[in-house]
Amino acid sequence: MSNTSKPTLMVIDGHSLAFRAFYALPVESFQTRDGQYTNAIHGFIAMLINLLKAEKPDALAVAFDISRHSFRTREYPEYKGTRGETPVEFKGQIPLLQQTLAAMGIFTIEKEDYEADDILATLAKRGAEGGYRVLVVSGDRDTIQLVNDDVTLLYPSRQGVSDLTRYDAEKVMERYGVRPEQYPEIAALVGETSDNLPGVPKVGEKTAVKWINLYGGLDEILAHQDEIGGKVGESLREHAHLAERNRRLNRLVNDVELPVELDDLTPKPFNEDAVREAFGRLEFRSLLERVLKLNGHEGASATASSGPVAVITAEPCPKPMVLLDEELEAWLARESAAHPDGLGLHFDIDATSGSVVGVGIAAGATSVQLAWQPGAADYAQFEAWLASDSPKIMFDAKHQVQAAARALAGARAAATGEQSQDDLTSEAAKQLGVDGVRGDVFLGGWLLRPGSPDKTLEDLVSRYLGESLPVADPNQLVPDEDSVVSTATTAWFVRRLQQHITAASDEGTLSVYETIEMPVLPVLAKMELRGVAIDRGILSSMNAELGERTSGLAQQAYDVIGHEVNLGSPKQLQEVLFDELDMPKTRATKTGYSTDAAALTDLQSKNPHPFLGLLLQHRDATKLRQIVETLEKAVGENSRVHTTYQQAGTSTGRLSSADPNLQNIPVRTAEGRRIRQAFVVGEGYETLLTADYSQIEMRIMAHLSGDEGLIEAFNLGEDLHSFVGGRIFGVEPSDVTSEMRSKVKAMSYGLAYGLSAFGLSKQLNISVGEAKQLMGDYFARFGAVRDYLRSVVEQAKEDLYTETIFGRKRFFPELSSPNRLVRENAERAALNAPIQGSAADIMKLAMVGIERRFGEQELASRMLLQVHDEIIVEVAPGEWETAEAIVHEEMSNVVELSVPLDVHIGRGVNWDAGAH
DNA sequence: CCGACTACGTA
DNA sequence: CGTACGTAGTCGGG
Repeated sequence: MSNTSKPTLMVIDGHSLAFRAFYALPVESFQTRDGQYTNAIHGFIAMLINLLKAEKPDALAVAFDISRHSFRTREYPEYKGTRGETPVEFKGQIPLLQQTLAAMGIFTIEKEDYEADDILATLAKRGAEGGYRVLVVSGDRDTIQLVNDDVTLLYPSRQGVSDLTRYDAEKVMERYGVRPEQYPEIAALVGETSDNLPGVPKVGEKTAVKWINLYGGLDEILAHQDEIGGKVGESLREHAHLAERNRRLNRLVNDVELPVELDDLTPKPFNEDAVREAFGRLEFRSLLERVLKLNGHEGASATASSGPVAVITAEPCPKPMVLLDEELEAWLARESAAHPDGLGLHFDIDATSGSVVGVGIAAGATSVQLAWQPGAADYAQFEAWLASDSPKIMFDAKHQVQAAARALAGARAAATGEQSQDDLTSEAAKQLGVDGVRGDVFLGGWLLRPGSPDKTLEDLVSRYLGESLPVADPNQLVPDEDSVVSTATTAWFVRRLQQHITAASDEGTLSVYETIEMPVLPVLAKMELRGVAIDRGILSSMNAELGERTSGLAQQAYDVIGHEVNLGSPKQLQEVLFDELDMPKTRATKTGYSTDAAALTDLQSKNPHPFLGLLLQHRDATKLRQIVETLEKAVGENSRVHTTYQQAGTSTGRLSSADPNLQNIPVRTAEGRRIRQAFVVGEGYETLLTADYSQIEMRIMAHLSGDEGLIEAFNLGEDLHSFVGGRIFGVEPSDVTSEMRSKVKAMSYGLAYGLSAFGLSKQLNISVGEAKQLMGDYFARFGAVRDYLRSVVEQAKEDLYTETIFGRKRFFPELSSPNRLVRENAERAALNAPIQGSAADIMKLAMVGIERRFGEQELASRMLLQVHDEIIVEVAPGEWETAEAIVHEEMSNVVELSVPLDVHIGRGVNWDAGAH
């Protein structure tokens, strides 16, 4: 540039660039927890930061359109009329962008009756006159006309917004073949589809350029229109008025009255707290770092701040060191002291064997890589650090800790003699050998967005750091040393993630993270390693028996209909039922008609047929057999099964259980309970203890609603459903019939799920009127419950999240959905979340307390399973009284509610017997 | 081999 | 038209 000594004025078309960014970035990757889309804002701000760094403007403004209406639409109402509805995902991003710019101290300008382009034209003219070098940033081609010796256009490429092409007069000439001020004449002749400005038919860019260069300009072309021959000439003469109108409309107004002077547009250092707040709300963590640097922050010199989002400076990824013995010990001590929030720790685990291959530890600017050999003298200091309370940050810590614990147990066993793999597992459960795990970014990320698809470390790095995990070059068969992605690098990312995740967490989320999820993590790790003992004999005899029964039932069913059919195929069953047997149609499903148990039972009453009964019995038997078989396959050599608790498996805060799922073992039927009889006390232990919270969700509802009737019911310790039934039906609790009681019970349980009168009527097989009556009677006596449930939904609609008693949040962006079905589903989920979630919090806290007390008292008894409101403990000989007292105390005293937490404890040599 | 769908077990 | 899960089977696509 010839005029680099001049100050720079930068003027930006906010709307057009935000819109470009919207289409350049995948919208689904940029959504805040409460559902706000931010891709346009993100793209715009990223581009802006690049521009500010590269151009360092002395004056800066961003112009916006106020609406679609301007003086142009008054002259030509169809102007821009072909533009469709703004995508819903884009709506709302412009106001947020404007707020963000305001926080950054950047001037935004809009003017009634004018478009942003006119503001740009005005500022460009004033800037050029005022001795500025002007940079116009716009995605609208109309701004090409502004380019001259003093004005350069930065125009986004087709790919996105971060890549801007610089158009000076020369470049315009080169690209379009005309001088910049003549570009609108091309556009006038050719037309602009996106503005709904049809041009002269048959005239394209080539013809327009040719004419302009031949005659000198649009006016001259029109003056000589009679000289132009052929169809094109005819077309021009016929449509010359269009070109004239287009030229009027695409001429930018450069003397708009604006409420600013160029001097006002000087960028000032912005208020960092405001920027942190704005970026925090948008969840722009990596952009925040970049924007703060614009304010004079450089790297580690960033000052600590009391703002809502801490300044986290990106340190360069350190090259791992290899340290051993005392050197390692000194490094661990020094770095742990320097980083009281913890060091990043990551184990490289071989996927097939599950054994630890290597270890990485990361501090701020240094990291260490170890080829760990547990038990070897070189690693004694490292192992001492692992076992200590010195803080550690991990990803998927439960899995990591278990692998390390097995490795450590293996080393201990090698020192004392050979042991089997199963013994190692049980040995690892006794002593994990890894303590002080203060953060697990997998859990931290989940708490911020329960139910989000973020599952991998890569997901988290992308979301919270805006970066990618480095991967080794797959084309290198023998990777050179530098290209290997070390475990220490992973640990480094984990530690940085923890900082970003805790910074993004509100107080309640942080408290759940630190006081519930992190403490329960090692408890779950041990429960999984312990496993539960299984009596294989019971399972195998059940399997054999059920096998015979299923084949017998299947044969009978075939005989009835005269041919074989796959009884497990709803599709084939539909043919039999509705075509061959011509039965009345049942509830419609996506693929036909339902053949589920409810539909079949209903069919049986309307249209009795032996096939139906046989099919239902067959279903029951095969389902049971499935469960038995799955369980049998999961039993290890030590006759124990080890489930995996998904600690981040639900949206509400509950655990889920998988491989195998031990939270859905049958209990309702006698036949099903036989499976529970196979869950037995293990060798060396005396009995199983089962402890469950009775009606915990109802109690939480009573507490949260403050309903005096319900509170009284629980405080009196009476049978809840009889008490409630007595109130509703106006009789003594003792006079409540079993029919009344079951109705009340269904109603009470349904409440926390957002049950409707329709749903209640269906469940109880009563009319909707009766159900309404029942609900009315219920709420007449327990009105505070209804008020509470309503207020939860109301509050959730306001905040777009709900919260448990302990501060666990769940977001419900769908609450503002225009789709009624979607919205109402979200309303019911929102109503349920604080209740189900609080119960989950309470149970987790109880488990932490029990584990701690068992440890303090050095009991051999131990928790094995958790089924939401129930835990199963394996009690060692002679420890029943102590164990029972501890479990009861810890579960009862987790939290003081306005109603007691009633805990029921059972004892038995198997899970079924223990429940009585 | 994977995803959609149906069905069904638990709290 | 009642919340929260996991598993297993079939079936149609690849």
